[in-house]
Amino acid sequence: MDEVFKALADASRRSLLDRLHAKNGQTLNELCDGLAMTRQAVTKHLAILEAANLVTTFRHGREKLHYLNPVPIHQIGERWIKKFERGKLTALSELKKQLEKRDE
Amino acid sequence: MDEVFKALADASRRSLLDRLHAKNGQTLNELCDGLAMTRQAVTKHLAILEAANLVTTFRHGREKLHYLNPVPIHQIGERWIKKFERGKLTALSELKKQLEKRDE
DNA sequence: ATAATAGGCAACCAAATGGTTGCATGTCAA
DNA sequence: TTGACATGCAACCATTTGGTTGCCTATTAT
Repeated sequence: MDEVFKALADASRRSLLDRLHAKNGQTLNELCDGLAMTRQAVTKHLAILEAANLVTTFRHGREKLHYLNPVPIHQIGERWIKKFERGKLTALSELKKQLEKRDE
Repeated sequence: MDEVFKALADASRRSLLDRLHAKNGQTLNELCDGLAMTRQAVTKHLAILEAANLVTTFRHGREKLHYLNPVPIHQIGERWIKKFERGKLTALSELKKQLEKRDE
């Protein structure tokens, strides 16, 4: 879980996921295209995404194809974000109560 | 948005949010309690959470009260995670197709 | 008034991060 | 078979990060 959060913390990596979301199964060079980064930098980002299981790859000849795996993202939504949605109204009303208390 | 992702990338910070979720409106010292970190380290984490608008604070006398703001978390769920949920089945079936292609 | 309490500020440090360059390897096409 | 192409590996670098310690300020309680 921590690896996924860490992987998502970087804007470049999120944009790589975006690109794979737009077009799945791209090669490394395809993913580098138009980015203001060297290929090696992209490789590192992809390795982190792969370690977090957000991207699955396999070789096809001399090319390495990258596939988006949306499962970890979905899990974050289910296991983590949903927890905080429940408390939403309570939290805000408590805050409001406190803010009003300030003027006493 | 980037600030929120970055703020959520650290396990200590997520645990602080958890604590606030369990009990809202805690003071700094309350939040430090039981953590294997100095107060100053916690202060820094809280400052990052505050900058990302995940935590709202105000002073009450000599105490600083911390309140959870679940809105940014909710937005990540809405604006970011939901986008990837749509492509889920497609992505997996495409991957399966490619994996089968390997044996040709 | 004074001591204890709650928090803030700043300097410092080691390790992690995001990036680079240079070179090596494996695969395909002419 | 040889050159071009796709990727991998490793060393190196600057900056950011997560943490520390030491000291200062503000508020409360005795």
